[in-house]
Amino acid sequence: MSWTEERIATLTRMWESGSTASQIAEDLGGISRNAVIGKAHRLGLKPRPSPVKAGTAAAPAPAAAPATKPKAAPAPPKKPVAAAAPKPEQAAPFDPAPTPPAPRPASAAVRASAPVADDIDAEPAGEVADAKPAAPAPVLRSVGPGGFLRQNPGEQAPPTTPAPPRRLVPARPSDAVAGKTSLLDLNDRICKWPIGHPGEPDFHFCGDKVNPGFPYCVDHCGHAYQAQLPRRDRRPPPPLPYGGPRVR
DNA sequence: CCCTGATTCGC
DNA sequence: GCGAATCAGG
Repeated sequence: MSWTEERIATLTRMWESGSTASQIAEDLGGISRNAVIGKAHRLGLKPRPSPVKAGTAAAPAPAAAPATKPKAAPAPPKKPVAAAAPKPEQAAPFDPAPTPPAPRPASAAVRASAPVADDIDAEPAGEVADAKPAAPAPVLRSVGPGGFLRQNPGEQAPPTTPAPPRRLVPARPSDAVAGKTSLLDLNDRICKWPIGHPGEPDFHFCGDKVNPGFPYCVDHCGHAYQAQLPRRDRRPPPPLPYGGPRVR
């Protein structure tokens, strides 16, 4: 398998939309999770929360150095590696200070010999405060059953705004729901397709005669059950459930 | 154990 | 450039 234009595009899209490396690897097929991660890093698209050490620089140098086994028993946990290949990059001391605009710790020694007008050389700091320009472009969405707006491919899950504090009051049958099929009216013989959204005054269920063997009427079964296309033929990968059930 | 992403390094 | 091996953490 090679990284074709399309496969890279898929990788980039899924990676930036929050899919895990495993999911991406499985979706692309014929490739390992490590390959996905490695490619993602090489492409430069890395800014994703790592499960390992959120604040620290992930796996420090001593972590991945199995080549030179620290056979010396109680070696102090310092930097037992530096003996073999003195890389200037790895020699950088641990710096807890927040340094956002530093893609690479290239060479810290350079700055030491340039004290001239260093103070006036204010950092552009463009990347840090570089907020989004807030594009007011209208977003086209498809509407799903019940009227919810479907998430577009590549979109992150919208931020969930916490429900405002509300006072609990005794449930009162709404006039809007009079004559409609309510939750209590459901049984095995009537369609359970929801109309509207729970909590809305007119929320109810379809209530038609059920399609025998299904929880919905014939009409709504057409919405609920659709032919499963081969993975190859599905255009927008999955709708990115984002937190949804993992198929395994 | 499972999972995650990060990193290194031989190819 | 690629990705297996390995790591650290949840």
